[in-house]
Amino acid sequence: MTAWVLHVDLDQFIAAVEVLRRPELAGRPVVVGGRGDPSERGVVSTASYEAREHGVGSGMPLRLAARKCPDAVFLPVDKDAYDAASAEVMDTLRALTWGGAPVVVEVLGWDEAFVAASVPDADLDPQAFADRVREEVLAATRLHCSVGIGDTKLRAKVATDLGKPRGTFRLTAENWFEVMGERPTRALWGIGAKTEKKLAALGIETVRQLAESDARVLAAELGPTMGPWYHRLGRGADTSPVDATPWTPRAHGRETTFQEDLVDADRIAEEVRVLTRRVVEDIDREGRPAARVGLKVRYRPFFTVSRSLTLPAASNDPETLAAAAVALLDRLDERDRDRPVRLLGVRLEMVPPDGGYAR
DNA sequence: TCTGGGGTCCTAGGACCC
DNA sequence: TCTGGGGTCCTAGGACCC
Repeated sequence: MTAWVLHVDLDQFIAAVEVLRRPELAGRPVVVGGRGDPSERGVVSTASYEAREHGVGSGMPLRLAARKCPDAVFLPVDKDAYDAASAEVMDTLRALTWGGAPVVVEVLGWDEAFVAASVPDADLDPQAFADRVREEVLAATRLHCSVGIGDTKLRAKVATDLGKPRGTFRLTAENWFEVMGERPTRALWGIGAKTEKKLAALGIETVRQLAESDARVLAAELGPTMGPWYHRLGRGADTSPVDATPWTPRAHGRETTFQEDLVDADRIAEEVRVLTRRVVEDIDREGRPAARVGLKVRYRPFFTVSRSLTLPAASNDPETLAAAAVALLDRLDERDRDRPVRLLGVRLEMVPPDGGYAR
């Protein structure tokens, strides 16, 4: 008996939400990112399929996107709108039943979730249910999604990409190697550009090679936890259950990229205080004080340093926390002190909900 | 072309304690 | 005089994901 897992992923979610409330944009290239001004520093959050045809993709600088697709409509990121649309989608999923019982829904982000049956599924038809999921989400939210069907969460997640857009795909132990075996390791969930390169240096280029590699070598080269985990990824193996437990944030942070680099020390300290106060508002909503304070400073693209400290006592006092964050500026290396600052970030790690913060 | 902003988890090395 | 070995905590940084 297979325990089926479905992975639901909205198609071009952010762009689709924007088009829904501005129907005149349907069929046009739409790019959502930053403040919606392609002359500013910022990157693309999501591009509509029409914009993707011009080579515009997520993570691309807005300025480059504007060059590639001058006719695109540029819109600012509107977090509240996506929060609301996401809640509608997740409510729709939670209202589904399968095999006569409510489903289990594990939310992964704004636009994706795992869904599983809560009853033994010997006779359940995952394809029919996946079709129903797509219909119900579309009917309730007017948003299209793709659904991956798997016998593990990992396989379901990877399958979704193969079903996009507006489709479904099934990956199980049976067809895993047939479908994935010759694909690059990068196609796996959890292997990015860096790890792909490290694996290639070990002679491991494909999913099949990863699956057939020596787990002890991976452990030695990539770490005692990550090595064996990559080995399991190669086989699509994953025993973790779909878990509906609401997510509890560990930390909150705010960062800002300045349109013009900052050079004045007083101004930098003031921006750190402003960011800290905003994060304090976020952790106040969680109702837990901060245990650690982190500061991130980017001087130029991809030259970033960080400093952090554990507070002598947990605190949610804005002035205490702002002072701690500003004090971290003094711990920066001497040679970095006068560099123009491009980005500042402040992060507050919260005391765990069970209060297990001993110090 | 020139790289956001929100997060999570892992690792390595040092400090410190017994 | 020189220094084991286990354990925990802290810090900085890396990698990844959406």
